[in-house]
Amino acid sequence: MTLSLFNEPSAQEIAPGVWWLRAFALPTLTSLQDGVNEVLAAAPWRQMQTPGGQTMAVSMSNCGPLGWVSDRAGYRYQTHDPLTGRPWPPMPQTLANLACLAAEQSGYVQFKPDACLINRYLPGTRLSLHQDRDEQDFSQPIVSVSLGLPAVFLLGGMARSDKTFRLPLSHGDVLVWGGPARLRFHGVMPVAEGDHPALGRMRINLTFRKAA
DNA sequence: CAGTTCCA
DNA sequence: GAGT
Repeated sequence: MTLSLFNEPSAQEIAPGVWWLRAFALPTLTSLQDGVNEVLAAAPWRQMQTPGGQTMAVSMSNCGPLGWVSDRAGYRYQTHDPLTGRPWPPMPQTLANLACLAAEQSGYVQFKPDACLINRYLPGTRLSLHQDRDEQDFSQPIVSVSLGLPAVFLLGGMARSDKTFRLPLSHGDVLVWGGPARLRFHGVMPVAEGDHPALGRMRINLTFRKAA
């Protein structure tokens, strides 16, 4: 018999191409955390600069063959960590498996992420509305895993000025968007103060992409 | 170009 | 809502 990673048949399509899997990762959270800590030991948190020279509020790291970076030269994926000069640490199997399963539950078969961006939100931290458009193949979805403190996710439309929907994301929630939703604007409201049993005063988000 | 920003 |  197969042990299921899912608590419930919880995948819900909340908009065309957007799937919200609530508490999806709960049974595997400790192994996810182990994987994240392993990555952070090799590629520590850092705050990147926007091309305009602003310091981003979110602290970031990456794992997998490619990592997302931003600096004065622009946004891009690269094989090496600019902080250490080394390749990004490998993507722990538990992370890759979870992303693949979440994508499959959402109807996106054979999702093989080559990049996992790890974002840390301390209380007060936000992420402005943006599109994920630095990947080469927009036919592949985005898989986003929420850990720790809850946050309000903003799901916008294809234009920055479009009305946004607010989704309350909790520890273990996974959001998958692709197809007609692949280029929708999205962001995160400032994270409220709190103390999560597993992660303390922080929210961690794992974003899996097929970048190349 | 760039705003994953800041400010009116 | 901005800028080239």
